[in-house]
Formats: sequence, structure tokens, C-alpha cells
Amino acid sequence: MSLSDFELEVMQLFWEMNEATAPQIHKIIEQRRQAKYSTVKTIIDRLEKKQSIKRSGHQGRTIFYSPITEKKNVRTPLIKDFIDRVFLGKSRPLVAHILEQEELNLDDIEYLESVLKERKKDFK
Amino acid sequence: MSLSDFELEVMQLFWEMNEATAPQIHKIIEQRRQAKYSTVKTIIDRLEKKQSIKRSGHQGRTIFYSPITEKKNVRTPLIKDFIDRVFLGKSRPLVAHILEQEELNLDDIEYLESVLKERKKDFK
DNA sequence: ATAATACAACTACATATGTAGAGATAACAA
DNA sequence: TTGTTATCTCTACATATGTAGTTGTATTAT
Repeated sequence: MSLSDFELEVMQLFWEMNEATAPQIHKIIEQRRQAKYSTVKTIIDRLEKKQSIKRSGHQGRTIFYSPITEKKNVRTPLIKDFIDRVFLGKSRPLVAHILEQEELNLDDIEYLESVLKERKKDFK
Repeated sequence: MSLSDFELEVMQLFWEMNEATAPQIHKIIEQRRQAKYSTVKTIIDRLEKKQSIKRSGHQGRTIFYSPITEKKNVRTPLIKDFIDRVFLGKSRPLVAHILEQEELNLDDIEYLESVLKERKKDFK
């Protein structure tokens, strides 16, 4: 089941925190932009219905949730879809764009060089 | 104005063809999946309303449309949004994923190596 | 000239999504 | 113990999107 932008934003928090309550998530989102508690809770309810998170405990009435879906399993199809939609399935121009335009420090560059070198071995 | 998936798919065709009619676009989409003419025409109408394409001529009643928005100007913010949404703004893990997982031939790899080498010069 | 066809223009509708209010009640504070 | 607060649950609603039907008429074919 695919996730909406807001749902993905909340999932990122669950992946980071591993376990969190709706009030906790709300407080974090609130620092980023205006959002009512009930809005955030609705997103969490939808994530639960989509089986991306599950109830993992509670303190009093307050429910703790934890991720079910793994980050990697969400990201991988998103990347493929994105490349298909925006770059007609060709990853090279996307990578080229990022390497040329997006923020990368020397460490990033050297790391990516090593990844490429590794990948190159398959062809020799 | 952002484009939906379907709108983007149609824009890709306009970028490729530079000028096209609704029936032409419909015939192409139809080869990919089931889609009525009126569905495709609705998307084209929405692209026109969003000022992504404009009427560039006609033959009889048949209208020719051409892109207004450039591919690059649509792609660039999409890439940034994607990295923000899916990778919390960090491009390195996205690139690493693609370099490791997505299809690349030797030519792609050598090209990307050269891009990296070029980019590296900024740091020296 | 008339019938058939193709296309444009308009309207409609279900679903997903972002957004939030209202009501109930458990937990807490005085 | 009783009022206050925090939290859950349920409901609602506007907009974007994918999908398509209908109608009118210009164009084409016979």
C-alpha cells in the first residue's frame, strides 16, 4: 500500500524513533508547521490501517506505535517509481543531475566514487 | 503548479514530440494501458489550465498543443522534493542506492565517474 | 447532399488526501 | 472526590486526481 506525503513524513519519524505516541509525533510535526493534534492522529490511524505501524504498548490511555514496514521496503519501490515517472526509467540522468546540482561534500563524493568503482568490477 | 502522475506522463510525451494533438497522445497512452479518449483529453485540458502546454495550431477542429514548461524546470523541484520526502534531504543515500541497485551499463558508470571527478575539482 | 465519424467541450463521480471538529472518558490534580 | 486535562475515536469536508459519459458540431466519406 502506498503512502501519502504526510504518511511518509510520519513514517520517517517512526523509523527514527522506533516507538512513539501520537502526542509525541504531534509535538514534532508542530515544530515544523501548523498542524492540529487530530490531524496528526488521523494520519497515524491511517498508517495503522495500512499496516505500516502497529500498537506496541501503552501508558495509561496513551498508545505506543512502532513501524512494521521497513524503511528499505518503502524506499526501493518509491525510487523505481520516481525514475520511471520522471526520467522514463533511466537512472543515469537522475544521478547525473544530483551529482551536478545537489549538495555533496568531499566525503560524499569520495564515498560515491568507491561505490562506482565497486560496481565497475561487475563489468570486468 | 505541480503535476499529477498522469499529467506528468502526458507532459513527457509533449516534451518528446514538441507538438501533438489529443488524439495522438491518446493513441500512445492506449498502447500502454486501457484509457478512454475523454480521459486523456481531460488530462490535456488540465495541463492547459495549469499553463504547462498551450495551443500551438490546428488542422480542422483538431488542436495542436506544445509544451510551455521546460522539462528541466519541472524535474528539478521534483528531485528536491523527492530527496526531502524520502531521504530527509540527503542525496547521498539516494545516489548510493541507485548506483548499487539500479540498472547501469559500463558506459553509464564511466560517465558518472567523470561527473564525479569534475565535481571533485571544486573541493581542491 | 446526407450520413457517419472524429473531436472538442462540458459535466460527473469515486477515491485519496490533508485538514480538523466533537464527544467520550481515562488519568491526573486540587 | 470532583473538576480539569489529555487522549482516543469517530465523523466530516474540501480539493486533487483518475476515470469516463454525453452532447454538439465540424469534417469526411459516399
